[in-house]
Amino acid sequence: MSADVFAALGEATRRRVLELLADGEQPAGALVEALRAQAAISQPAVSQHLRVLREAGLVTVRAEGTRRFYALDPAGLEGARRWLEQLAGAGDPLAPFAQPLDALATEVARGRRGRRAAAAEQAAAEQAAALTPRSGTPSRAR
Amino acid sequence: MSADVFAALGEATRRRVLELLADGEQPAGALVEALRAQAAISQPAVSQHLRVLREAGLVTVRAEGTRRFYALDPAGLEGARRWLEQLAGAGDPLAPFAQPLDALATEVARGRRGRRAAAAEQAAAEQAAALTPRSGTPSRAR
DNA sequence: TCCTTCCATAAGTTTTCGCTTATGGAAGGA
DNA sequence: TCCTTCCATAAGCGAAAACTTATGGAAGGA
Repeated sequence: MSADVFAALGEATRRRVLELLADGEQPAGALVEALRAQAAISQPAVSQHLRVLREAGLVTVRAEGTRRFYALDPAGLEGARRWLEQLAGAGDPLAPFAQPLDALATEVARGRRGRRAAAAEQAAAEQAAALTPRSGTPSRAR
Repeated sequence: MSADVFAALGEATRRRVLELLADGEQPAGALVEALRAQAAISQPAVSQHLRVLREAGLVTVRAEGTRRFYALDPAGLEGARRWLEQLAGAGDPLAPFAQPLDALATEVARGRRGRRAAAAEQAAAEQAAALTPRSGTPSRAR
């Protein structure tokens, strides 16, 4: 489970859905209406986007009667946030000092270059195939 | 300038390039080699990915002799980070307390629902067409 | 039970995207 | 000057993705 998070975020309409869900959970129908306020789109199209977001672990669904309530899934967002965070600060020489102190200790001992590699490894291990489909498969991603 | 950041991040190979650049700036050729260590890919393919990353504001280029050195662009990453941050915590009732204190004051005065809408507006205004191509164009995004 | 509402899935089409090979320009060394 | 290296762009192709219309199932009210 948990398909490619960033691929899901790569589409503008899906990001708009997430923004709408930031106001709290909403039934699928309400999302369709809200999206239609900005551009013409069919109900199945929205439903398909919701499926992608679901499979990426970015939203959760809850059935209530005939309606399906969608909500943001913090867990899914967290994965993307961490990957980004790991990358950020690479151009910023002061970045290491923004870390927790215990991490800083090993940082100093190891040197910057080493830390970067380790961070990449850790991230790859933690998030596994979720973010980089490549890890595990020696073949081409697409 | 600055095309869709998340669309650029949506591709696994491009994310891998960014990870490689986290170790510091590198000439295009080195990136090609590094990518080839994991999967077969042509030089033009990499060049095209680099172009996308460039146009998204995620990397910068610097020419030196016959080589072109690529590096992460913190500004581009920052945009993505902020969008994600704005979304995160929507399911988390304690999120408002993680804010700076002055922001917290208006938060309490306004109530959660109001803040969310305001935050969305602010983000939309700041990042403009960079993240959501939709803002500004009343027509379909695709 | 029948009808309506809500939403997912199926099928088919068009557009986008990532890749390839081919080519050329720019910089530097012999 | 000529040759080589480095890399971007052009053109074309196949696969994937996003959209459409059509359809059906599940839940609830009359």
